[in-house]
Amino acid sequence: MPELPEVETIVRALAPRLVGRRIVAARFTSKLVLRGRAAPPVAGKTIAGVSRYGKFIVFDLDGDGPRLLVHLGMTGKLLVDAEPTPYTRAVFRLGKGTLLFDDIRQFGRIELAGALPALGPDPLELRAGEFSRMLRERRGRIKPLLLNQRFLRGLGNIYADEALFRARVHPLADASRLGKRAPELHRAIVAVLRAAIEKGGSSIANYVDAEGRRGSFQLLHRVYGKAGRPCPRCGAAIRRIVVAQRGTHYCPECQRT
DNA sequence: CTTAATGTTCCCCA
DNA sequence: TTGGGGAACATTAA
Repeated sequence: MPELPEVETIVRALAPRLVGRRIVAARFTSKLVLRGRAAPPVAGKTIAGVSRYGKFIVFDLDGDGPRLLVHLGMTGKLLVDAEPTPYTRAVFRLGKGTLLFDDIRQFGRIELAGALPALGPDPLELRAGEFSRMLRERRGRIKPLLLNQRFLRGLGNIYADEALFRARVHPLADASRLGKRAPELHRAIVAVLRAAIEKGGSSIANYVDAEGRRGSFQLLHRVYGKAGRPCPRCGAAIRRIVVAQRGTHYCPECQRT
């Protein structure tokens, strides 16, 4: 469910409701969320901050200790003051209210970490020149690279396709040979992410924010999920191929390798 | 029954 | 060492 805009939307909803609140007790109702690790001892800690790191939601806890990292995987949700469901995998009882982690497919995970994982820069904090330089020293195709979190943190399948369309770059184009389209791709990435955040993210099937609200950016998708429909720019049929095992949508006329 | 789904990781091969 | 391809993980919906 969650790429950068969705996670950002969730964090913005969580922060004002959780910062300063104490975790009275934590219960993990599926071992899969913990990925084989012990349950993080967070009871008694106060939430000092909530932020986003790529697609991770980061909870700063009081003291200087490790932080709680939540990755939503494909269908994870963090919900404030919601009723448990059959897919509730963790429950944080707070001084006032509760925080639930729901996850149908259970690709999500929760862990206590002393350090953040080593990921690439956040696209919203990156300058075009730096992005172009990063591309030049890479081999391979652009789409898998945009999905690689160690290259850039936060982009996922929807926004990679949408940004490539806006920059007129074919998903199989050589990353190192975009030339002047490299800064254009950077601009497209930033524009699409900002627009999506403004709309509260894209709700395709599962995504809702911490208060259960759906986003509306899916209404503005130009190629993602539009196979066979006319390109909004030139009218050619949008094509769907598989790249890096992900459905990849693009206009065969507008987007060049 | 088959396919695809907003993600990541691991393994094998070149 | 890097990148590509495929499988795996777990579950639902079309």
